[in-house]
Amino acid sequence: MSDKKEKEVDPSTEEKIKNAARALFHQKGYSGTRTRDIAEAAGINLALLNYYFRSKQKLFELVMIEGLLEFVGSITKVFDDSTTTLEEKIRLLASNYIDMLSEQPDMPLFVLSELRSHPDTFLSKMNPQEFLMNSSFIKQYQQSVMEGKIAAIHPLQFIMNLIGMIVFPFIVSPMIKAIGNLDTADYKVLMQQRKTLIPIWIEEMMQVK
Amino acid sequence: MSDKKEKEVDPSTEEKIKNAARALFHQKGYSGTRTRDIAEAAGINLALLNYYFRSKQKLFELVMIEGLLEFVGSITKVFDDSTTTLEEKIRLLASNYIDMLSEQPDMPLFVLSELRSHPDTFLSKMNPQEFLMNSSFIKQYQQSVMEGKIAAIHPLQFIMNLIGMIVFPFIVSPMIKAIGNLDTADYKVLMQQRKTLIPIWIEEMMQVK
DNA sequence: GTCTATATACGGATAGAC
DNA sequence: GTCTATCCGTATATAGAC
Repeated sequence: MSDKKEKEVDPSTEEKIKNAARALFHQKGYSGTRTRDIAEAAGINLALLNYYFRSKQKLFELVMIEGLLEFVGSITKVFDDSTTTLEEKIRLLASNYIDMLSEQPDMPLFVLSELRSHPDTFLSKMNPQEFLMNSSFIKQYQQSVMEGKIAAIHPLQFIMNLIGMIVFPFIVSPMIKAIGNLDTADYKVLMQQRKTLIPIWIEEMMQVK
Repeated sequence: MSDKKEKEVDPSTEEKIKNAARALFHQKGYSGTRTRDIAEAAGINLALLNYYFRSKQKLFELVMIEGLLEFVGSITKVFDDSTTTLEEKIRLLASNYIDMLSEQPDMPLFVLSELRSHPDTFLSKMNPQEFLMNSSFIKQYQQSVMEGKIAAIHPLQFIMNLIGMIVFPFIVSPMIKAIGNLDTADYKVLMQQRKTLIPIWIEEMMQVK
């Protein structure tokens, strides 16, 4: 029973470092994080960090790429599925995204923040334009506009509203907690409620007047 | 004509430093900004920075407090005005906030990002709970809910939606520009349109079904 | 008030033993 | 693979002349 899977019994040293790095980078950003702290959090020595990953920079890029892929990737996957309706996509997006962010609440602020410092280092190589603007979502959206089913506003305006309603609460969580005097558990409840509320709000918002 | 106002002819050295610091801090965050760069951007010497402000830390706190006050303050001012209706407040908020952010687009990401690193260093001393939760806005909101005029959802959920629709587009601007292949001018147009669109969307969203 | 030169500390990275 | 000890660049801050 103990020799069945040697693989995941205990996270490998490499994994431990990456996990510690992710947590710290997400919380304090690139330049706010010290390699010494990563090493300590991972329970290993500073030299080992450079042994596995050549430099702080390389380790950072790894975490950053992962974050970006998760941030953009989780949208594109839903957006590009032609077997679901527009309404289903919205519901799926809210549900999946909120679950993901509940586990990594600091990720979006980290990604967006670092993206501002190093503007096109990352965006240029992943080219999100292709994926999103030609996605099934946009086609269905424009189709519905043409049929007069929903109000005619710029797709980007709509996407900003939708993604914003999902992501923004995680970005301002410290402020909202302070304002509403909520603890982390209270906050999670509010977020869970949004999984069902957002699709409703969006539908109301899109109606032609 | 030239000796009328000696006050604002040319920004004082202190002002020049603070302006340079604000721009750089907003763009690169606290630990990503070097005092040398601030000095250079201000057109003065490094030693002068420490002469006017005792340390990088002190200078940062100044900029940070200013940002927080502007971020929270511009909300509270509108929220607390009992002479305007709920609908007017929403319109004012969108309009004022978007104008402000158009001039300092990097401010919210900076404030929120640094707030995460130093969680209660700042929020604890400004106590936004008092102001917001007892504001005229919340009272009018709850009044409308009781009268059945608008849907009954938690005020914080509603505030997150409203503020998020205003602020979030500025936070993801690099991404949206990349996706939509927009330049800065295009983007500003989208933001201006939101000044009139957001109140409409919000009203739709709030309607009882 | 403003500068040049410098002290001091800190953080990333490597050498080399085990 | 993992450690200790150390090197070295870089960034903040100050001393002291003008």
